[in-house]
Amino acid sequence: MPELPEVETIARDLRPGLTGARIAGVRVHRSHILRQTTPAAFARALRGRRIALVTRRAKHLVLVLDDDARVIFQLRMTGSLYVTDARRRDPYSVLELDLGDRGHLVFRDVRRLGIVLRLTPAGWAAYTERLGPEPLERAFTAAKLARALSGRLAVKKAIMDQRRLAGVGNIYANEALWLACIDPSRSAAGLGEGEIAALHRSIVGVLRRAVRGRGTTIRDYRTGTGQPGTFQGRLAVYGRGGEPCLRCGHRLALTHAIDQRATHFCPWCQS
DNA sequence: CATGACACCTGCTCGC
DNA sequence: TGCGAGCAGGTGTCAT
Repeated sequence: MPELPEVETIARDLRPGLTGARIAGVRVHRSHILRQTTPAAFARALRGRRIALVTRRAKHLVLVLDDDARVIFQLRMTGSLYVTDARRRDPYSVLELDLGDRGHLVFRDVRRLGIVLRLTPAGWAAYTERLGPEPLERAFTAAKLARALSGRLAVKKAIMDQRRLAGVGNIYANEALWLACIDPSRSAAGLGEGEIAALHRSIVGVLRRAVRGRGTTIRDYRTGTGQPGTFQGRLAVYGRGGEPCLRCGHRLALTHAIDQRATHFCPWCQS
């Protein structure tokens, strides 16, 4: 569920409480969230380490530990993270880090699609290299976006492909394409220079505004402080199929023709 | 290498 | 009210 703005919000919320905290214990409630390691080995590697940095890459939350290992949380569809000192166990908790007097970091995941990884510096280098550029960094220019837009696949698929561009998921892909007046099914390589520039502005703009709004809560997403985001109230197309386009008044369309995912768009002004 | 189908999971909503 | 079908913000794997 969470895309870049949601994970960025969680990272910002958790940063003050987690930075400098010592991991006193690790509880893995659902071992399937680990890949290629056992709960015991994972716990052993983390116990006693201090959290040096709380950051984000693409849609993934990253804890940098004091031994330079990184712990990656992939929230996927329904994952969330929060710190609590409550004794009561969250029924959907899949993993918890005991941070002593700083409380417990809880990874909650109803659908249990999320995963947690521990990466060495070399593992991290390979991991981050597979991901595309960060759209909110200064270095992300229209020229960088142009490089992501090769091939005959639909432009919506291209901007959601994490190897081409990091952090954009279904909601913000729909929003950005509407803002840029581009038909989501257009071929990625077929966009003109002006269209690429408009799409670049739209992606950066909508992600920035969504971060400012602390993310979009449709259903499960919660910020790092457990609250819903506010950006759902400012979506122009996502979830509005059948309603009038805010720009031209024509009826918005909903299709699942692109990669079986809900695509909301205005057939009139996105052509 | 690009592409599409499918798997991974649970819960909610809708139509009958 | 009950029940099955369809749908959901993501990502990795496998066959073609």
